[in-house]
Amino acid sequence: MDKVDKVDEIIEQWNRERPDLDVNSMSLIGRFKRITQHLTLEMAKTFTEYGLNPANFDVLATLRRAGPPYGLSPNDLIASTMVTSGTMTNRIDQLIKGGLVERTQNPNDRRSVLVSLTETGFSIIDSAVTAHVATQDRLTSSLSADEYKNLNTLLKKYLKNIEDK
Amino acid sequence: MDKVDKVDEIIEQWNRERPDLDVNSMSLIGRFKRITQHLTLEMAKTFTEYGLNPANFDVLATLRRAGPPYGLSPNDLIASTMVTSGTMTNRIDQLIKGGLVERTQNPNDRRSVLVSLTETGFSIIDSAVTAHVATQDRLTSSLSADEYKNLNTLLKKYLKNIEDK
DNA sequence: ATAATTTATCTTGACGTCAAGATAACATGT
DNA sequence: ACATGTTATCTTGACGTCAAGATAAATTAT
Repeated sequence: MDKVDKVDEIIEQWNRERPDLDVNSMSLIGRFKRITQHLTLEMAKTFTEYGLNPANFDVLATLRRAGPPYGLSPNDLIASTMVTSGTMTNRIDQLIKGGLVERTQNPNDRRSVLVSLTETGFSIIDSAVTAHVATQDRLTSSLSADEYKNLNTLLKKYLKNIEDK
Repeated sequence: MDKVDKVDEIIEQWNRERPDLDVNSMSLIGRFKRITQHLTLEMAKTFTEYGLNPANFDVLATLRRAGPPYGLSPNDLIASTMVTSGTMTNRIDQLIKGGLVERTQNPNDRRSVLVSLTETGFSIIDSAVTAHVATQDRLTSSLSADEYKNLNTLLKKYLKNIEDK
């Protein structure tokens, strides 16, 4: 049998303590959780080097990859980043304090707002993304080309199952 | 070509805006992040039904599966749950307030403490885990048996790579 | 014995997040 | 026109988390 990882240990404990339960699904989901936790922690270190955190990197990157003129409404940003409106307002406020984005009013619909990268914001996110990609390469380098491809195919299918619902 | 998901869209944007970068790794990591985000959100709903949240479910479950006498030190709990000591102290305080665990002193080493399930804590976590497993089954039911097996094997290898470092 | 180091836990302060609701502008039906 | 509903954003308050450091007990070295 394969050598166990932390998740296998947890499964064994449940099988011993709650033999009535079939905790098989826990192995898959537990591994998702732990892997993502490790990845997130490691990527955060790169963000810190550029004075950013996962939250505001997320917003800046979304604006940057949207292309010229590097501006989106809070609602667009909410849809892309899976956070609530209160969280997004806070993120935008913080970024404005740092001079990385600015708010402008939409003259056609005064309810809506345009959040755009400043020149500083643009230059910081451009450097940070370059470093971020290098970190991500490192974090996936333990997988062979085949493993990577197979894993990615399965993840894509699973994600589509979830998001298409 | 396969139909795109949210992550593919993001990759396409980066390829258009930063053709100098090879953002391939982002697809894998991006899918990890989004899948986990969805799973976490959905599982949290089950916890709420039992008056719990992911944080204190985590602690109670760790104590429960440890087996009799359902007690561990804060340090043990920290090692299992990947949080800092401050976070664990706070979690324990909250659970004590709710009457779900209790703190007792270790007579042999007065620095150390034993955190144990109360009877209420035991009975709540036992019900909650049963429901939690049902939720996890539902969240993985879109995968065929083969897909599940292949995915789990790849995840296990990847997690071991990460955690063995 | 005594000092220095290590270990286990807790405290503090700042921050990111969410849920719920407030505010204000636009859209629709009568 | 006017009332009603909807949309876009922001506000508030509570909470979970972390980093850094404080406290106190045990261990090791001298």
